Amino acid sequence: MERNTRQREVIKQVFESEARPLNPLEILDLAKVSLSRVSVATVYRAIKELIEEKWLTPVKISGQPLYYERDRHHHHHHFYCESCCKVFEVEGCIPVKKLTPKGFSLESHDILLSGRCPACLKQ
Amino acid sequence: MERNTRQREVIKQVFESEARPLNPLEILDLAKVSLSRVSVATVYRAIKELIEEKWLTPVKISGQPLYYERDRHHHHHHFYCESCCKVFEVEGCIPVKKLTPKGFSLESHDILLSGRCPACLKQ
DNA sequence: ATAGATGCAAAGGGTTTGCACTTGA
DNA sequence: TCAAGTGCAAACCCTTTGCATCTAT
Repeated sequence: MERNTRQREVIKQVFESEARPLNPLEILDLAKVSLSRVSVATVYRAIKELIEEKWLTPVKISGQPLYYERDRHHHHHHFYCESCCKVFEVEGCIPVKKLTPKGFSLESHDILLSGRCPACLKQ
Repeated sequence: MERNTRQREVIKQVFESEARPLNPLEILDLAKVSLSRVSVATVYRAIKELIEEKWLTPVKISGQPLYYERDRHHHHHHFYCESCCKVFEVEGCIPVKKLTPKGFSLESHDILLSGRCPACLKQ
């Protein structure tokens, strides 16, 4: 990312204003609000470069496309709303080490909570 | 699944003998050992029907294709080997409820441990 | 001016589907 | 026999890539 183009500016704005993990299609749709012409390719290319810059980091949600969020270098987990498919950050963690089976070497872990988000519960 | 075809017999055998979650490609490759002609389509169709019969259940591993395992109706989690990409069952669980943010309704959770399996550690 | 970034469309992977052929009961 | 099941190839969906064009510097 060596140039500040309107497209990348808008893609970054989208992350700042949504403040939650987004998948490529969500990014594209949100970017289109401010930008008449954006292509998927640009979104994917911007994601790739923003990850290299450590501005974004991928969020793996079981059974879903990859989501991306601001890379704030802190350990946390996620909540996936089964109703609107939005992903939210979850603070805190719990020790999972004791679950590791004998003979296996644990390097990392992910905890994904699923259910309904406040907005969907209100409906 | 109204008929017992050689293909489906072999696909079920593969799950019994491997005793771990498998993805469609793994199933196909393992089935080809016993069967000269098997197509991906058959594997996918068999998976779909075995899920309806509750003989299989999907295992969602973030950022990976769907895996499937015998549906034994018991709560457990998984270990993903970053080296060989094999998935293993992990017994036990830990309470995650307290992580749920205020206003959200928790319906389920997944814990994925990642690292190296015994076979890969030996190499 | 010019290398980097974009849009479009084509190409890749993994999964699904249509259709004529095969096969289990 | 004959409908269910299969293989093959085409179709899909999501992601990546090639290339001519555009644009930030």
